[in-house]
Amino acid sequence: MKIASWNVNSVKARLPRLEDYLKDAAPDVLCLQELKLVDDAFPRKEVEALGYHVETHGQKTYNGVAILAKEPIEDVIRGLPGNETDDQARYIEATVKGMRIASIYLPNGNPTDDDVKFPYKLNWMEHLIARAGELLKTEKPVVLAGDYNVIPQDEDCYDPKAWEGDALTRPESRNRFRCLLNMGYADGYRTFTPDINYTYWDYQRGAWQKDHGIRIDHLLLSPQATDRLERAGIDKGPRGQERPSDHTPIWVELDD
DNA sequence: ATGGTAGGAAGCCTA
Repeated sequence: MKIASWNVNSVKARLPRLEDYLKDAAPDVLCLQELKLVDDAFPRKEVEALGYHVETHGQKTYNGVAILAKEPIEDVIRGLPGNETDDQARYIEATVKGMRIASIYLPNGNPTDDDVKFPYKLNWMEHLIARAGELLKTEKPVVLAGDYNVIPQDEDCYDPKAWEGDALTRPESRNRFRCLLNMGYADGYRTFTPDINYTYWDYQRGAWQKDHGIRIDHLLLSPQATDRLERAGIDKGPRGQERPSDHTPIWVELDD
């Protein structure tokens, strides 16, 4: 069972890339982030035509997350439980083939020098940690997939100096990400391979051509999911194509 | 030290 995660940076602008990816990589589950449209505007027919069920949690212009799956998608929750006052569409959770899967678009958190964006990010992470704890208690396979907007370690960044002080590398962000690992979740990619690879390259300054990337998209696995981990990887193909997202898909393969 | 690119909205915000 291949489970992938991809921040598409507008599903409308990225529909050709998305259709290609579903055909070529054929993941069993694909978690999407940054849809940038309302639920009714999602290209549902096009995706269903490729054999996928669709569950979305969208909003106008910003954010928006979805879960696509070949198998039926059950018991859908929209919005991060316990964070009901949050009006940004950044979390959807559902069951596919007995696995609990979340598609997460964690706040960016920049700039860090006012009392709006960065505290919002850290507070959002606290709620995610609480939810992750509840899911652990079920003792079922859980996959928390998405754009975490966290560079876990310096090695996950082409130039750590250039990112010093950024919300993606600040200790407060990294500590909360590490908290998820300490609870018992495994970083699917890092657990499988020591290889350095990135999931995001800025549109500017020829970052893609120079491989000036960062690894901020992650799939975190509960112990019951980690037990089934067979492979993990980053599909860099989509980032090099015409009119790409600035992110590329990352995936794990679990034994089912 | 600055500005570079992309997407969506609407004449600026987010990343």
